[in-house]
Amino acid sequence: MTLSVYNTLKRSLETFEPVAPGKVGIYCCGVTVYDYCHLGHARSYIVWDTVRRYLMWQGYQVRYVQNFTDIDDKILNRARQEGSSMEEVAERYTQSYFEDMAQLNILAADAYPRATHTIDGIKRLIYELEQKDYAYAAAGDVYYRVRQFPEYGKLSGRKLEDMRSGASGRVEVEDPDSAKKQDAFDFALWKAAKPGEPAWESPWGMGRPGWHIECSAMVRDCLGETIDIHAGGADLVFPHHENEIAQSEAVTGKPLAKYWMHNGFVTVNGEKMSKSLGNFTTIRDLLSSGVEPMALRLFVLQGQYRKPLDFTEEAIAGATNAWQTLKDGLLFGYQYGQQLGWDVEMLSKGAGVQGSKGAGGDASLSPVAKFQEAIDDDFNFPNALVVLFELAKDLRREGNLLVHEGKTDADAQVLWSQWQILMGLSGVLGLQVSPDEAILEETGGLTDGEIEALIAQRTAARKAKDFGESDRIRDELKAQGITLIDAPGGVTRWHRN
RNA sequence: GGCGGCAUAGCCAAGCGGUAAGGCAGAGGACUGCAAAUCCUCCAUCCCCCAGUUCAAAUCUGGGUGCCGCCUCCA
Repeated sequence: MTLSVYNTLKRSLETFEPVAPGKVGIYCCGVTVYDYCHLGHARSYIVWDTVRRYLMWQGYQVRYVQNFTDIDDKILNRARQEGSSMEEVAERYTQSYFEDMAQLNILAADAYPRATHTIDGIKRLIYELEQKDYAYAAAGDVYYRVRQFPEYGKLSGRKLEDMRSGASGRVEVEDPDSAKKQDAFDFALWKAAKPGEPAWESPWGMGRPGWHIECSAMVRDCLGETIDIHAGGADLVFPHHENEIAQSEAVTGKPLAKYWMHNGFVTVNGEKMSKSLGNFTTIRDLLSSGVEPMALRLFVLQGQYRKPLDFTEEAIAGATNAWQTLKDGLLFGYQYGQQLGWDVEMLSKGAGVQGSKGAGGDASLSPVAKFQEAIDDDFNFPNALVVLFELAKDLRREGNLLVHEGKTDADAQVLWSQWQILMGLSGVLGLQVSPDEAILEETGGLTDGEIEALIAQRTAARKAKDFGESDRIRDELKAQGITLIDAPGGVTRWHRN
């Protein structure tokens, strides 16, 4: 089986073949650290984290780099508003980023370059662009000469002429730098220092980098001249990624990235969620409202990564319930393994799922093969989830039979291997459950004996048709987190919730 | 104005020419004193509309309609 990915650059599906066999370099455009992350960020980083996990599972040696933009007007504005410094603001939201992502079970990147730590690389790049006539200095600023790069527009599929007319129905914003630019399309590589703002020395005077140049510099520093996958939100296609290409490729003469991948937006009631529209929900707000992190992760993965994902109360509630189903399957082994006679060795062996090409010799596809087939098709996570649900529902059913009937006819060995596959595949998607959740909560100090005694009382009451007393005892136990199951034959089973 | 994307049940969503996956919600049945839980079963004659190609189309072509995004900071 081969992995095919949608390449924005080619506007089509391509077979994935890394530049160097067995190794994959991924650069993912990170956040500008001036506020808490919202659901749009959550989607983006969940998607790319899952892409990364899948590639790792497939045996690739993956190097994943994601930047922090920590010098920017928005950060400066924020600092000014609250009377602190750019560093302080950036540090705070960088930390909050790490906290939020950890909640969502997103793996740490191999490197987290920051703009302010990449000044040398940035200056070197600008210098080279200037040497090659792709850049020019103007009153302390340095601009990229867009018309010097004939391929400009190849990523976003637009032509300069088409953009010229532009802005119908949109307010023509006065560009304060237009006087310095030789052409309206030129963009800033370096900005002259303004009073009171952080600035670095450079051949063009004190100043700071423009936005796009940092990524070009970081990619070169951390991953080399041509990387395998450059990822980010769809809104970055133009101008950000287009400009990165113009900068990097003008200098190196080589493709900046082999595959350009972009995730679709999160919308709210059909409208794009964004900071500028103010209709965003932060990750921490959502999670503190009681939504489980993995339910959010599942919600994201249930949508094809390139399509819009509409966030609604109903949708997140559905995902929460769906996660409960998956969780029941994932907890199966922890809850019933002992009862099924799984021995310690079986449990500790774990990880029964390797990146195999489907061990099942059957004519029908094995779950693992089916899972791979789905994801190999441009990371079709929604289809891959089908496999997980089928396994989880099956296990949940067996678990329920064990609780309600005290036994199951299924083969313990088979259940074990199903559970292993579910655990393994679920882990590939980063959907993980803590075994702690399987540890049943202590129930208000009631011992098993006390519970049995109450049940005996209730059974007597029921026999005497004293249903008032019978229901009272049931409610009392329920309040303690104990559910009664009246099975046929007058037998009452119970379990702690 | 330019460029691009999407339209499948109440909701999310797969499908890539061969007769509609999966999840959520819902319905019925079994069980029960009543519940809860559980188990079993059901749940799109049809894929925005209209033409066309084809033995065969949700899937291809043409034309509509609607929604969305990018062209300004933005995941």
